[in-house]
Amino acid sequence: MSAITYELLHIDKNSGARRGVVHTPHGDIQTPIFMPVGTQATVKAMTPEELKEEVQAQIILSNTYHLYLRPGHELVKEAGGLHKFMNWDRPILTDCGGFQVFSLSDLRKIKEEGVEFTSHLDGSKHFFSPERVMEIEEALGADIIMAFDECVKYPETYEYTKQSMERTTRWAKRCKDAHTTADRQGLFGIIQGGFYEDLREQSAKDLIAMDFPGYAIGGISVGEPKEEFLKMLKFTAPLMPENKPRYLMGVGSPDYLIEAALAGIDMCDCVLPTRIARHGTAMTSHGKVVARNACYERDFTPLDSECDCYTCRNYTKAYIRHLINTKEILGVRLLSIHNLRFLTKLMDRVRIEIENDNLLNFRDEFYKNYGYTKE
RNA sequence: GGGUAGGUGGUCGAGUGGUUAAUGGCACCAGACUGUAAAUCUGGCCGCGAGAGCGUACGAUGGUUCGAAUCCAUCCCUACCCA
Repeated sequence: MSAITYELLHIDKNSGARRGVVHTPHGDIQTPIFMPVGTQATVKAMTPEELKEEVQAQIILSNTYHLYLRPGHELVKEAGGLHKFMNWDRPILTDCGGFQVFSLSDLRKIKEEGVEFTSHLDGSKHFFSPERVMEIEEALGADIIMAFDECVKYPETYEYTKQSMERTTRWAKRCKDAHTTADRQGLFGIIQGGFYEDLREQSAKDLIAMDFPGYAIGGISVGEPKEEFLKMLKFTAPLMPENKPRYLMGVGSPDYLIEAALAGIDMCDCVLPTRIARHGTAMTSHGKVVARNACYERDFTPLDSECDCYTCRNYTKAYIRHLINTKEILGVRLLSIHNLRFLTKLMDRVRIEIENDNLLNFRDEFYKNYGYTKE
């Protein structure tokens, strides 16, 4: 029995979006879902209690690379695993370090065997092979663990993307072979292939043949125009098995999340809501509110009149602007709570609209209120 | 009353005869951020102008000089010390 299983509840008759449940060793996840990112065993500025009670997050992400460097996966294991270490008893997903192959591109060398990183902390050398990544992710003990991949930049040549994708596929096989905890950790494969349809197709086919309990789309939402993103998303999602979770990596703006659900994606994660919160911006049902801006100096209304979050129930834009401008920690915390709650609530709504076969209409209405121009 | 050190753009503070509308920091204003090297980064920040540019500006006034925030004279103001 796999640690991770997917139960399909309903398909939106008008869009094909999926409403489902992912069963994990630490409980169920209602999908589609947005997963807050807590790279270093913490969703920045949030306590796990706030994530549960105020944000109502069902699952969070953490990161192999960062936790391997500090405090070290052995230490986390000694603490009783990541759940216990950080006092979070709901599901956790660990990313594999594949994104760091992309984001730390000046600090690493890729070979067939794996990737050599120069630590961004102290310049020390570290080698990540698929086998090593499995060892680390198993020590961390997340419910869902990701196979080691390379997230290719945009744009990239066909030739490079092809050989990278093929290597990621070989690495996925090595991860699967090295994986020893399939009874309590579900290993997901990551579809690569850049912005080339035939490569995406090949990647999906080869990974599906390996029979992972779930699949992710990686390597999109890496700075390409929205049009390119949507094209690749809509091409790739239907290639993924229907009876397993489908995870789109690195997506977190409201429009991308809705588009992902429409494409039949079940899970997304992103640093965006917490990052822009720290930088003074809120996502609201009426579009972005840059709370730092002078126009809110005397605005004694909540960030979002339609929001039920702790921040909106208790604080005004004028106060939050003051906190952000004076660099008070509370400003960052209040905005983080709001943004995360905004997205979890958005996904609550998306699930309801799917059940009502109405996600397309909701998308249009949401775009209009948010101020997005359609596609 | 005497002495010493000073007065620079919102502020602190460089500059001490030309390439200076004047380095930096802060404050202020705006933008970016999408599997977190990010409580970060980028841009703007005298006025007018889309721009080339024009006008005004380094306490005040006058002077030296081809040219002054920078040199000189007088005055005003500030801080500290002595009486």
